Amino acid sequence: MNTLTDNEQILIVDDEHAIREMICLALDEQNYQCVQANSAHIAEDIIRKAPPDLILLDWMMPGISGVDFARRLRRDKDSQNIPIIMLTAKSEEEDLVRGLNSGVDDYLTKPFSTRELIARIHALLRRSSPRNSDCVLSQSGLSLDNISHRVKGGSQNIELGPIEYKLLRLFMENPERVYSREQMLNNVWGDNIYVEERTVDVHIRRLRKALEPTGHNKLIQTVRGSGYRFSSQQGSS
Amino acid sequence: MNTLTDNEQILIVDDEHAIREMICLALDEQNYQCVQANSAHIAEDIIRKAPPDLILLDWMMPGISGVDFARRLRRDKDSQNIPIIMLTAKSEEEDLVRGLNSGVDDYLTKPFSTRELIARIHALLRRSSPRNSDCVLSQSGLSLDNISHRVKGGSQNIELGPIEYKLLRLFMENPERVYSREQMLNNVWGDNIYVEERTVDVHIRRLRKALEPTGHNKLIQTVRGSGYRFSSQQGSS
DNA sequence: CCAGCCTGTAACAAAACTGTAATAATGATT
DNA sequence: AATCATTATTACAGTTTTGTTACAGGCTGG
Repeated sequence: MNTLTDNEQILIVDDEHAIREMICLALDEQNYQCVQANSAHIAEDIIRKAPPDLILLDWMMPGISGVDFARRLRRDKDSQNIPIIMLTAKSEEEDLVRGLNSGVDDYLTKPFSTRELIARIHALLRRSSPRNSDCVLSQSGLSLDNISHRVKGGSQNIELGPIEYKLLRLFMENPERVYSREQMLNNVWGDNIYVEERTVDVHIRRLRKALEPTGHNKLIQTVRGSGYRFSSQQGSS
Repeated sequence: MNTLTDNEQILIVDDEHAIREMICLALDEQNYQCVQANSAHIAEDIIRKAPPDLILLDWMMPGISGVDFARRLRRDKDSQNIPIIMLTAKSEEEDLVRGLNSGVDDYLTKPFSTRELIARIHALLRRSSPRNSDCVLSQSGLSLDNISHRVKGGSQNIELGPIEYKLLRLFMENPERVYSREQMLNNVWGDNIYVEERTVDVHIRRLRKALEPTGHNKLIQTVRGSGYRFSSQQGSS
């Protein structure tokens, strides 16, 4: 829904609890959202209900093996495009051949470092989810360019800190919409972060001050009792 | 050379016939044109005669190792810009570290899936094909010549190390665009290669220092919280 | 094998940014 | 008008991010 704070969901399929926990811990730190499954069967269920953004799949599991499971996922239209990273302890030639056809996106041979795991997850997600926030937003002579991360009032460059930038982007993505302080916190700061709601006021102030030189501060309107709004029209309520 | 059927040519360097064949088969399906070499020596010959668009290079080969070969290719101006993907059976941290400095663009650990292989080849070719590899980029009196590999600030020659050169080229290919540290690592150092993000800062510093004598260091701007940008305009945000 | 260049890291310094609380304004209600 | 509720401003100390430097290898080319 929104590209400012995007926790991607990762499904870990492994029969060993310890390994799942370890991975989970590492991913948590990177702000990925983890879901665990100790068997292919359970994993299947989860995938059907809430498709994750990426799957970490153990090669060897009781019941359905990782390879077979991967193959099955690839056949199903719904799960076809979910990136899969296979976790394996093997590195033998025969497995190479078998693995070549199972259609997974990457391999990691145990033991692996969390560093490497995260790097690969990152790389895969980056490839599979093209961000669509690459555009220039503009309104009443104020423009915000996501590629160059630049804000201009007329032809004048405007300096903004990271938070003010995100705030303005949020506003400009939905002009006229009133955002409550809580919504702003969730969108700009992040979902699971605690800061005082009043802090928003301060950043609104900072944003307004930065926009003052070009007069665009008037675009940030206070909606008493509700929050703030980005609008080129007059008045508040 | 031939725009009607623009099959990109890929050179596979591996001493194992079976692997070469397997890869070849997969690439054929994707309409890539394959050339095989079972040793670095032969590969060298092929590259000299008909430079491929991309090289798949096995890490372990009798005679010259893949790492050494890659390094040699990187030193030679003619082969410097050909993307290289390293294929390795190892997954030890230390080996990866050794591979880092060889200047390859990406690496794949066996066993890998054809899906993954193709995805990475695709990604690399896409990234490197529109590269203005045979023209002179210039901006605000700073010019970078991809043919002679020379950088000039006004009429003054500027000496840059390989990394700083690539960094500057990346910047000048997309002025105004903000690059995150991760993006820079992927583009300049290579995909799936792990070095500290802060290392980028150091090289930015080195680049700036080298550009200082002609005042062009101001073109490299910091975008706090996001990365860096090459721009002739004022300010950052 | 040595001298010299290039790299990646770590460590410390310098800047920029943030969150909070305290206080002033402003609006709404009675 | 008085009072309460909500928002605006400001100052400041704590954090985070970036700048800079030094240094220990690795690789190159004698």
